[in-house]
Amino acid sequence: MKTSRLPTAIDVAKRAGVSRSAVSRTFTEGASVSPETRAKVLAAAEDLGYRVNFLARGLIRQRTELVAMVVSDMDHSFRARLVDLLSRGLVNLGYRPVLLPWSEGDNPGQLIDMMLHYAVSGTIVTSDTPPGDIAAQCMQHGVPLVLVNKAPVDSNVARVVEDFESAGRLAADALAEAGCKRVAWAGQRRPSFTIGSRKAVFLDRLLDLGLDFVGDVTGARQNYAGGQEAAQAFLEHGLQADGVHCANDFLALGFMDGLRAAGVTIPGDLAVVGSDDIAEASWASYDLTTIEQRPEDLSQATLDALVDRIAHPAETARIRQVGVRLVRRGSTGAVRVASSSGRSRGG
Amino acid sequence: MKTSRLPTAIDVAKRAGVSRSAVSRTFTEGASVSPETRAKVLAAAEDLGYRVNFLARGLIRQRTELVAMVVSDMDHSFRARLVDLLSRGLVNLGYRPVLLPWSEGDNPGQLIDMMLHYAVSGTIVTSDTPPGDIAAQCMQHGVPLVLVNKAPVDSNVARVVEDFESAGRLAADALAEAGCKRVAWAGQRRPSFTIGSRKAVFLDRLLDLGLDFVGDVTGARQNYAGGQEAAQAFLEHGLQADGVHCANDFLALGFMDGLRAAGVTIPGDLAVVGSDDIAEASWASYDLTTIEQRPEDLSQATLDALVDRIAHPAETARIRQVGVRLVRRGSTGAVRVASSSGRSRGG
DNA sequence: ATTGGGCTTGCACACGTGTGCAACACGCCA
DNA sequence: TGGCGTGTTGCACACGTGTGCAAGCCCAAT
Repeated sequence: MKTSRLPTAIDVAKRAGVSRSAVSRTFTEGASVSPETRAKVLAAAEDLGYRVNFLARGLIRQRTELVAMVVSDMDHSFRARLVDLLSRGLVNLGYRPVLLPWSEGDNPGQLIDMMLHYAVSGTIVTSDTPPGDIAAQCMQHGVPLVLVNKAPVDSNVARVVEDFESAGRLAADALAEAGCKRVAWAGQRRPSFTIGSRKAVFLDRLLDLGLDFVGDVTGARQNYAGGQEAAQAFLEHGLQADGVHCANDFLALGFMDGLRAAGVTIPGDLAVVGSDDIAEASWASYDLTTIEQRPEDLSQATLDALVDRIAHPAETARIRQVGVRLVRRGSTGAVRVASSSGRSRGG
Repeated sequence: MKTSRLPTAIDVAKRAGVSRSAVSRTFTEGASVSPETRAKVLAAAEDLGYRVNFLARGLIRQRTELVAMVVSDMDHSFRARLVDLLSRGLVNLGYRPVLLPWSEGDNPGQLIDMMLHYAVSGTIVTSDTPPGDIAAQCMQHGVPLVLVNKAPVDSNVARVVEDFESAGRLAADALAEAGCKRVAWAGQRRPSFTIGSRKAVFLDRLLDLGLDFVGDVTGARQNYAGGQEAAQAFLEHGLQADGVHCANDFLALGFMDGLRAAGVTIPGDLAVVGSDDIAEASWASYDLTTIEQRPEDLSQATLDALVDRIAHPAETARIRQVGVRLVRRGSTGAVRVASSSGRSRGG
């Protein structure tokens, strides 16, 4: 039972007693074959274990069912979950996701190279920083593209973005509701597009609500370590704040741990509001109030956008907004609910 | 600047004033081309923006540079990190990882279908449960396969496994070192291969060390919620244990939170040892002693195995073992070190 | 009985590349 | 000068499929 060449359409045709065209048409969506021929072909194919060679098909059609998925920071659990959902969704649609990890400093050329090498059906970009002029390149070569949570580009490109207006507003409201008067913001020194937009709305809303903004505290990156750095800065600057909005949940958790190590109690001394609602935010040790961004919704909107883009490449691209929701938990003094029925996400 | 057909080798040949074969050979590793011809071809290719069509190449060579990556439970941060490292490594080797999410109950047929549809160079399986008879199928069709942390199969298949002997031993040693006398095990009802093996060694080692084993406490899955369920079971059974080894870190964290909510102090009343050393284990609120399994090592061993398998498909497959290490932290009463220089992983 | 239309079928070309084979050029040695 | 070996080149076939085109079939309507 060693490796022998795979059966081709010719083998199937021979066995079924029909022409090769009939085989091809049987496996082609919407082609014209009589039910009898179709049945004969399917039976023969089943017998031989025939599978269409997608390379040959792709060569002819100038398109494969591969989709490029450009991703960075996959060790962020929100991103990992999004990649998981996107890949599941793509497979269900009949596409095959090719995972292209990308970090700032990598060569963006290899991304467009891959897309053209394999004639992908489309591309999804979820990386934190946009890889070079990928939008222009995709447009030039007719590769449908969807950007997730990225800044606008001049090209005609489909985008999916968080409803950052609601996010910023809800964060400010949550702190106001917790009775805060003097508020700070914690995040990364160079905020990404989404977080920058959200912050701007947040600051505006603070004004509207009559709360004082006392300043930023930052870390190098928006992760747990960055949160600890921000906590350090918070303590060193002696910031007189009674509420903090953190750029994302990971950073918020590091921030909380950093403050607690110095004896600060949450929400006693300080209310904290995060963003994303990752699984860890609901853990009993943190019980973090946060702005939920459902990765399921983000994923679905992205898939919708991609399918739409593939079907109608010529039309002008839409922007899809994905809703957010405030999740009240202990870090703003909300009443704790029994947490044993917590989320099942997160390992 | 609308989408026009990509330049082919013929276009390049015409422009360079050589034959199409010369173009093909220029882009083929180890083919015979004179330096002058090569230079002319490369210049012309650069001018036209020529890229080899990998579909046509794959059709001829019966092989593409795609590698199937079968993954489940990507929302487990250890798995996500592994996928990240593997995909980076594959891309650096010139391969392109196709992400195939797989859950128990999915149709395993679609996996082997994909591999044959696209003539992949190889397959890596990292899913929790092995998808059907994928090993036999890959072997039959000559697809190089590497299994990561999976049970042996009868086919001749390369495997990468954690050094579970050391892992089980180190966990027992750590509890003994913490002064424990009566020890329990917390995990999932149906442990996976690695965890089952590790547990067996762990129990043996307890005997050798003269410690009492007082029983299992379990949750439905090995995640945070599963850990909380295990904690509930622990409390309800009134287990008189002073040390617990948890199947993995996520479960350990849920277990700790579940016990703490009931007033149990760690490590005062109970020492806890996890497994994996995910980023969250080092967080100040948990400070979990654990058995580190470096995803970098696991990834590298897997890539080595795959490359080896592709180069020498006929030889009998090796089993590669990846070392583990005990990381002493607060949950077993180790002295805390300043944690501000913590790991930068995890978002 | 004839005509027309709709569905099915087979032929043959096209997709873009790798590579065996023979031909050829060139330099070296006898 | 002739022969030989080494390195390069072009021709032509092969990889496995999709699909336009024309021919064929069957049935209903006139």
